[in-house]
Amino acid sequence: MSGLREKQKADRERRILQAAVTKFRADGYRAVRIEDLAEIAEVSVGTVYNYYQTKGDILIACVAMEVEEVLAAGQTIVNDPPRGVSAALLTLIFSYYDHSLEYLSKEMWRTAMALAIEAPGTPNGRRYFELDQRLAAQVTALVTILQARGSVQPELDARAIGQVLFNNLNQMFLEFVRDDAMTLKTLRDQVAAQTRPIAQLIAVS
Amino acid sequence: MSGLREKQKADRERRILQAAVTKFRADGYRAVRIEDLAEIAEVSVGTVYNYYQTKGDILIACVAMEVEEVLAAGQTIVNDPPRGVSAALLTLIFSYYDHSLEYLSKEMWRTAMALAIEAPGTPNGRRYFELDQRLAAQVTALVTILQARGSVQPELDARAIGQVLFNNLNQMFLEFVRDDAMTLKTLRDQVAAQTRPIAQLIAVS
DNA sequence: TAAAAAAGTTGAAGTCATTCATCTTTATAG
DNA sequence: CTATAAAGATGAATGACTTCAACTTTTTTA
Repeated sequence: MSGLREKQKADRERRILQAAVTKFRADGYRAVRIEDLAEIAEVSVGTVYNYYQTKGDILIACVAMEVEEVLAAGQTIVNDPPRGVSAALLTLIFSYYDHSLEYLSKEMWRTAMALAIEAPGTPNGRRYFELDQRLAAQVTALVTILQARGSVQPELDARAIGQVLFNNLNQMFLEFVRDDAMTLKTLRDQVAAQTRPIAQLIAVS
Repeated sequence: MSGLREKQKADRERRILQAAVTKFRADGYRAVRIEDLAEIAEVSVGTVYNYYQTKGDILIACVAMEVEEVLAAGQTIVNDPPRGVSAALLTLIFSYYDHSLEYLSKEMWRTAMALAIEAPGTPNGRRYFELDQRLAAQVTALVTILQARGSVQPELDARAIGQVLFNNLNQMFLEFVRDDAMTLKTLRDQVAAQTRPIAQLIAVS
């Protein structure tokens, strides 16, 4: 019976992650000590470190779950985007934004972003970066589809435009999570004001 | 004689900052302990904390010096930009990039960026953010000038375009400092590839 | 100039992430 | 079933940032 150990391991990892998602949101990432998570998950401090390399690692795991959902939701939009370049782009972008705070607080987001920047060589950093790239690829895919559909000028470099649009939405999201007072509506309005002119410029006249 | 204390204070602050710039670059931000800086600056650990709120604060002060120089250099370009929308934008952007590693290492940049994101409410974070905004404003100013000059379509929202361009160059710079292997040339090439299409789209045909 | 007040310095103590040698549990072999 | 090996859990110890109560130096007052 070699399944017992595996099952226990999976169970412990799940308990630690569950404790983290709940406690990080409730008390804030910084205020939560590894010891707290260990206690909730009913393991020792050392065991937490057997499953996650650092405290930041645990956070990235939380964020990754959320981003996977965002990517899935985005894919359905890319598969059948609304008519109109502006509408298509903004529908995708807003779907990202609207999902973003479902399980994560602003503090969790900005801490995760900071970690990914600060320690790019760690598994943490690489994983977050990879998720970013998949989001950027999704925006690019949308531009490509709009191009194939004849809505976007054919001679444009879809990859370059996709990157610029993603970089903009990402940076604006960063501003959003950086400011606790900023509402989702403000974020949407600002990004719309920035994205629409670009959309009009790349659209087939 | 009330000047002695002031002079001593200014001197101590200067010594601490000087120690930081040198040591952070030489040994890496993380590897440097406050105790090391205190020793070099010939003060105690506690005194370091009388001048700077946190270790990150010291780093932001280093970065701020550099960004002030970058802004000054950028201003001369905005005052008399080259002919051509692409050329003008890329000259400004490249001047930012080319100055960036003069006094700061990539590790210092990414740590500073991470700090500014993580702790937006601190003097640190606000100061970095303000510098970011001034850079963005400079890009916007350039777009406005190109518009006044008749090189850029007059009906476009210069602020929105400026923001998008800045957000893109900023995000790409982040990718640059995140990857120790990435060269300045690669950064320039990639940003050029992204900025040129936008430049052509906004230019008066 | 001498005493009192103000300002600033100091470094030991506190806190928390992280590590590692030891111990416990599970799996395997005889 | 027992003994051996492997895997994993444990928590005390470590190291670095940060704080703070006591101490020094400088300034002001008389």
